[in-house]
Amino acid sequence: MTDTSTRPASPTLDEVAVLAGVSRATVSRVINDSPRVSPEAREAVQAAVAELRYVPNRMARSLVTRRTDTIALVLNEPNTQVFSDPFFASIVRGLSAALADTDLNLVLLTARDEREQEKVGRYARQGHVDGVILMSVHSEDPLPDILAVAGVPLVLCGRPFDDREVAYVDADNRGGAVVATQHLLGTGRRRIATVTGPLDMIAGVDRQAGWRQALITAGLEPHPDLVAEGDFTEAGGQRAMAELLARVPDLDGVFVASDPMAVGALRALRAAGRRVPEDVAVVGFDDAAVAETCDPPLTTIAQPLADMTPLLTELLMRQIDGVAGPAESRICQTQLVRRASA
Amino acid sequence: MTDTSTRPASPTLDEVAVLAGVSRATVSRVINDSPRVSPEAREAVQAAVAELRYVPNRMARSLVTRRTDTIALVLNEPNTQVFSDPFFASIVRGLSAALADTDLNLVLLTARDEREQEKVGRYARQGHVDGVILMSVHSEDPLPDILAVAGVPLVLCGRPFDDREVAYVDADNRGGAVVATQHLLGTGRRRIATVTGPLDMIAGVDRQAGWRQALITAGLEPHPDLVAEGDFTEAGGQRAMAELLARVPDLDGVFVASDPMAVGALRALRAAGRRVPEDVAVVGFDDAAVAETCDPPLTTIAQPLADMTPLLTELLMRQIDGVAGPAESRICQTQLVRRASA
DNA sequence: CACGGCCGTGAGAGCGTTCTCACGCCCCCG
DNA sequence: CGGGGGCGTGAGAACGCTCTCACGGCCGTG
Repeated sequence: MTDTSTRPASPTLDEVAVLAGVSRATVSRVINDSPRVSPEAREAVQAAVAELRYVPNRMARSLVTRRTDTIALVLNEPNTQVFSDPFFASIVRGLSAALADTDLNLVLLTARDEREQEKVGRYARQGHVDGVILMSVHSEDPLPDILAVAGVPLVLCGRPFDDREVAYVDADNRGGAVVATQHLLGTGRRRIATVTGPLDMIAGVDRQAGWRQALITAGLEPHPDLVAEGDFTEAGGQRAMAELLARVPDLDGVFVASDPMAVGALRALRAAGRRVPEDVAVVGFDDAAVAETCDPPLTTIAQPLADMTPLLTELLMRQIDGVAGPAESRICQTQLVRRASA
Repeated sequence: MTDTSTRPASPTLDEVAVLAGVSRATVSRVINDSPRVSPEAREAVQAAVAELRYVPNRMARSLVTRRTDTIALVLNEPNTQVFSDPFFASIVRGLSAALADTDLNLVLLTARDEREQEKVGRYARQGHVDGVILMSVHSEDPLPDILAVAGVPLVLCGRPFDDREVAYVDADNRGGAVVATQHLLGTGRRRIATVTGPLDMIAGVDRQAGWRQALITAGLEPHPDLVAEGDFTEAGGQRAMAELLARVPDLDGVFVASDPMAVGALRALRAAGRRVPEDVAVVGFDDAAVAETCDPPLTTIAQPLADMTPLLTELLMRQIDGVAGPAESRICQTQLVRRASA
């Protein structure tokens, strides 16, 4: 066996124990903050750890504890555009903030096609992570099943399509859309269109359903001409808005199912010479940073991110610790944020 | 000890061996595709693996092989805006494509502040990953040193500030910027400004240096008034461009150090009533998707992503396998892509 | 017909942790 | 002054895998 590697062999618990003049068990106790260690022993061990720059080998530890102290956020999207969605960035930020004070690690995994999804599934099943938070679940997504069968703790970020037995956290997309549309109705608008999200995502479906419900309740018809499907991107929103304007020139309000799309819609409206909110009132969804800075500032539905990310980790941890029912889920309330666009 | 967990205990090599009627060693050989197994034994093992849904425990394997078959892409950025940078998305996409055919896994880690950087450093040192690809290195970044000291294989995506002993892969930012600026000069422009990237990132510095060099070579003065610092975001580009227009109303060309910023710059120019390219010619950098779709389509410098991502993994793998010098690095050539904006 | 070599296999020793016991020691209480 | 109960400690067995080594059996060669 030739040692071609230049990497220094890392010190082991044994070496620390020898240097500190104690047993392996005592070193382990110090490392794991057990109270049952005498101050002298503790000090000796800490000195030895510092001197050897000892870092515990996680593989060895995980082998016996069956814990990796790592959870994965899986981003399940064919197009990498999702990276640019501020909602996604917020979730990542919120999650790592929620884990900052713990000794849990967060890793991001992306899966663009079925092959990569299987790779991710394998990664999780092999025991690299204690649990998975899965984002952006399209309708035919195989990953939840793969993970469920393997018994990997799983929480979805977003309600699943079928009401399957799986934990999830989501905003009240439908309720939020109802409020958004009612707000447009409240400003006297009657020709209210919607730019939806992708309709193979539940957030897209639910927000459209809310718009529909609000119109029907108000005695208006949610005519198919009033609906254009977007893809949660700015460009998609712009395109969809242009479509709507072509189809329904006299529309006076629009509920756009995400803020980036709403920014695109604002651009399409400006290009078409419509004033916002005078001619067309616009309400978005997300309360992304851009909603404040765009022109005019966007009236929008705030997602309760501050609630959602801690819930996500909490529900997952409860599963990991084995104290949760299989499908404990939560819906978080949204809130209307009034700005200039409606 | 109460077993509160509902997770089924996963089968072990031993159980597979018993079911297949062979020894643990033989099962291991089948799992690892060793040729030294008789067809009958192989078949029996494969059947047993399928029946038990056996998945090897990576922790146990890693403990002896000292390999995790996982590499980390570390994103080292205080602001989460980077997620929205198409260059970052391209790197992620390229990297996972480069690893798709291998049994290597790619995980993303983010580090927003020093605390999170230390957490990432710990994660890597503890042996969770075989190596690290580090993106977005600001000037005072402690992570490279942490990893170097720990002996974790490391390749930077982007040239480091000081020419320290560390492997990296980068585009020829300076050369690309020279070509971009020369292209502007070639169209007869003489008042050529630049919107730079953040100047605590080497890409920002190098691209500005290229602009400077091209001007000097052409006998023009790279006056400080011609420089506005951006942050690689669209909004930043718009702001910086507005600044430049206020400072140098008669400028006739601008080299913008990234395409998202260039899109912002186009918007600022339009807002100021300048026609592109008639009044002001614009050259971007990156050849992001948006460069094709914006109005007018952007002349830009293409980063050789198709070269860079495989190189990144190759250099890292060589270090992991212990066959690479400590600081084998590469600079990849860029290319001018001519569209309508200049 | 005998012998060396190769091939498939299994036994067993680690890999670096944690965790359960059991064992002295000291202290407190009766 | 004796006995019980912590409390700090160490020995040693796992955890699930890989890998070296040795061992039969078969073949081919002399």
